[in-house]
Amino acid sequence: MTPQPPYLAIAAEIARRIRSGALVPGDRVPSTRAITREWGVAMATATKALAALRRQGLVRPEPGVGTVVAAPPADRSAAAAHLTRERIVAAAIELADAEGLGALTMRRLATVLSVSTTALYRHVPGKGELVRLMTDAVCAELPLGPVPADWRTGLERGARWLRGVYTRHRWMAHAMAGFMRPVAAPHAMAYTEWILAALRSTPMTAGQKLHSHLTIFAYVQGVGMADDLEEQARQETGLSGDEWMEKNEPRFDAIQSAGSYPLLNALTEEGGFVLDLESLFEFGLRRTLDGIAVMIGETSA
Amino acid sequence: MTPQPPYLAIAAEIARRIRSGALVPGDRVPSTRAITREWGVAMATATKALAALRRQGLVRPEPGVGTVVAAPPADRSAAAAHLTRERIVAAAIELADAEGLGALTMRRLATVLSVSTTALYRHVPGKGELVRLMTDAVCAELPLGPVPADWRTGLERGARWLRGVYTRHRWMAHAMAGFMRPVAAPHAMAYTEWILAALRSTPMTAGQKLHSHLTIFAYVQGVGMADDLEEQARQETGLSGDEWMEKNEPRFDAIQSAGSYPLLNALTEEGGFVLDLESLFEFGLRRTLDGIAVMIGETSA
DNA sequence: ACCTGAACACCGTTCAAGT
DNA sequence: ACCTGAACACCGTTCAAGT
Repeated sequence: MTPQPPYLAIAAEIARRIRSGALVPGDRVPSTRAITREWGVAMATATKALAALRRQGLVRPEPGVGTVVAAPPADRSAAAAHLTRERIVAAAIELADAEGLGALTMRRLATVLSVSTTALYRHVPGKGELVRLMTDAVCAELPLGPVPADWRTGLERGARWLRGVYTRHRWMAHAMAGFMRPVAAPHAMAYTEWILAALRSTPMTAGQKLHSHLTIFAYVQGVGMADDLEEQARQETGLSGDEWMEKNEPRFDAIQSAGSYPLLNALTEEGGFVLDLESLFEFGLRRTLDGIAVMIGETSA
Repeated sequence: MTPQPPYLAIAAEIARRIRSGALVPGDRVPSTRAITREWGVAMATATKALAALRRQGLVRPEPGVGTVVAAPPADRSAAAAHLTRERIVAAAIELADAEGLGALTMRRLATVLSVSTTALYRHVPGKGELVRLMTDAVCAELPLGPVPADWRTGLERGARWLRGVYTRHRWMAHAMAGFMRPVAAPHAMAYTEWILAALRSTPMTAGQKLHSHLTIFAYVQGVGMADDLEEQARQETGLSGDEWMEKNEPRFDAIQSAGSYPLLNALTEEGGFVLDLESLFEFGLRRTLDGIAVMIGETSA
């Protein structure tokens, strides 16, 4: 896919000027204000374009001057000398955090690390395995803490921990989608072990414990994926959720008048009702825990 | 990514023989037995290789003879003549059903339709929009039926309907991940409207109704994505879940002995415990509905 | 031993040229 | 008017050649 959001098109054009030598290191690139004039875009889009260039290491902010063309990266062999699996994984996480899993390509990652694309394959067998390594590294970031005595506190804290991981690294929901079965990722498996420990003192069967864990896991997964996609859309269009709704309003109006969805209309038109994924998360978690409590009540009765 | 599962490598080699003219229309391609001998693979892999070629239209089964090279496709201009958006969407759904969303490329889709890749862009603005059209078409396949009077029956039937859609078209969970906000897909929105109608007679607030709907939606989403990835893995490796576990056992053993996950080990080693996503789905649905029932009890008290 | 350049077999999308 | 071929700017991965 090459959808070419406006901010990327602008960044690409400025990058071309740098590569062509029209702009040399130290030169000022167009300011955000200059970009809004030259391309006729909003300030937010201009800011995004410069941010993208900064992430690529092509420009840097020079205090008191503006954004200038950065010096070419340190020579490659020096960078390659201390290339390690850890450095690769850390850079990949940073890239995915900033621009999503879709922007993580072996080629871009190599550029960020000032290394040839092929050098990565000396430390990592391929992209699939790289994502697995990233996933596990992220699961190791924040400790789960001691296992609470109460099962409900345990499930709740575990779910919030996972949700926290996903808000810090939105791509994680996509990366973990296949983790319902055990995978070769020690820290991700430690999470499952922690949850099972939290359920130790309940009268549930082994199957019920695993199902309870996976029910919550699937739910957090679903919320996380929606979150990731929304953040992506925000980044790519440079629009907030509200602005996006406003822009697509005619489209929705056409559908609504054609199909007539009175209840859905009432919900959105009543106004004031904005879907907040964090509230949704809390709502669904509470319902699920209540449902498990009902089951435990039945089981022990 | 070009992981090249064995069955695809074999299919590619046979396809090359056809293209090179070594095999002409009507010739028999290697039988499954011949493939197992020539490449030293299992019967399942050989079958998959021939199935892949059949899907590509390169070979066809000739009763009483075996699998033979198919005649080259009908001439393109004839096919292009009655190219419509509906035909494109239907072919895309078939392709995604058979090999997953990852195998759906504009180029392959064009080949299947005996049309140039660029002809597709006359009927569909791009791949993103194509997937949206596929999603909506699939939502229209099976009617939801009348809205039940009882809220719980409604939510349950709605969830099972969605789960049914996902089991018939596993890629749908991925395609719908962004559908928590209203999207320009009339039939997908009709589902939300149906759920809201089912909750009409409950004492819930508008927010609680939407949250209840989305809690179940997120959950079905999470289960569906796991399902899709597992099916994908099965297809690509040509192994069943059990065979896969067996193959990766040394890897797990290493992790388990290193990190020690006693509870997880007990669960898998006890044996007999096989995770079935359909049982999981039923379990989690019941818990969530119970939790919502608790809330309704509280609300109306 | 370790890294690189060039190559292979792909992508989605655009656009001038054909019928 | 409608479709195609060639091109552009990408992918992941491999492998012979370099240092």
